[in-house]
Amino acid sequence: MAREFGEDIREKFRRSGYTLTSQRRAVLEALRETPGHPSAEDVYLTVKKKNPRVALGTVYQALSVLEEIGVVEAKHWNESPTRYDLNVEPHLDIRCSKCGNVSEIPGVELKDLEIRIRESTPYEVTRTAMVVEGICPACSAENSRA
Amino acid sequence: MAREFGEDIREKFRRSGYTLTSQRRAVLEALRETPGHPSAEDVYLTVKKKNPRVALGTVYQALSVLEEIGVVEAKHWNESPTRYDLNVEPHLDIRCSKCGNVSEIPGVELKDLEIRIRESTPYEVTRTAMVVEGICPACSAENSRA
DNA sequence: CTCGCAAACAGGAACGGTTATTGATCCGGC
DNA sequence: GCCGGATCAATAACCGTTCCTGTTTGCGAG
Repeated sequence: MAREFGEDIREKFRRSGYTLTSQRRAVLEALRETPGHPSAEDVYLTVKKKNPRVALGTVYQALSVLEEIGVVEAKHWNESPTRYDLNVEPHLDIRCSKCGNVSEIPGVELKDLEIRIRESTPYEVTRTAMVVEGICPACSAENSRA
Repeated sequence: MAREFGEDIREKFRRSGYTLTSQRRAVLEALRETPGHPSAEDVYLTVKKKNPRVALGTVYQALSVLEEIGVVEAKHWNESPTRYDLNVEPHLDIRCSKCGNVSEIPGVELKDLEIRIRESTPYEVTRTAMVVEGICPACSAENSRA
């Protein structure tokens, strides 16, 4: 197992000057293995299963390095800790405000939007993120049954 | 001064069952007076100038009521407290990751996107927010001078 | 008018996610 | 094998936000 990471990730580390340490590798693996969009604590718990000595602070530090070099993406929500995602392409994440689950909305193209954004502002854009909240079908059904 | 609020706001309060108290009115006025996109604490400080007895907790509670009934919008950022905005139409906010200022990007239409989102997910969408981060022209210039 | 009740508030303590600190440890280059 | 900088573990501190308690306010019924 532990299929190797793409050359792009390796390359991003090389160019950034950061080293791809075993802990950072473990954080990447945890992100790949954890369905949904894990929080820092979720990642911490997963990593801890294999290496109980890692500290939560290390996970935060690793995540912030990974975000800085463009390997992971962080999204911020109402009433929920920051969640991390290996998908760094512009995409839509939706969070159910009842059960808290986060998933992706497929089929909506955002590339054009990002291009238009860059055209419309004099800022040097470094990050764009779209978050959507709503009620998932399961919670909605539960509600109407109650 | 203190030009009156629109009938729509009044109506939203009426329908929600919440009361439009003087503190909530003061929070709305602070939002209208404060340029940029103030944080809860910014609002608190502004409100406090006129009524020093208001509590920070009251401002938070007022803001959450205002958000719930659709009068203000909250956006969540990297390394910055939540910021509030009277503009509840879908729009783009950009934050400079150097100086922290938040402003709007005009001229990008988001209505269509929101419609497409609703078509592409079985969720009952309650909120969409787009955040953009980058370096503003001023900070960019400052950098190249250094 | 005033009494009673529910909603809202002030003040402050508590909470939770995140960041900073400090000393130990690892790792690459010599 | 040894040195030095980067990274790490452990834990304390921080800061934005929420929660709690007693008090005040506003409003409807009598």
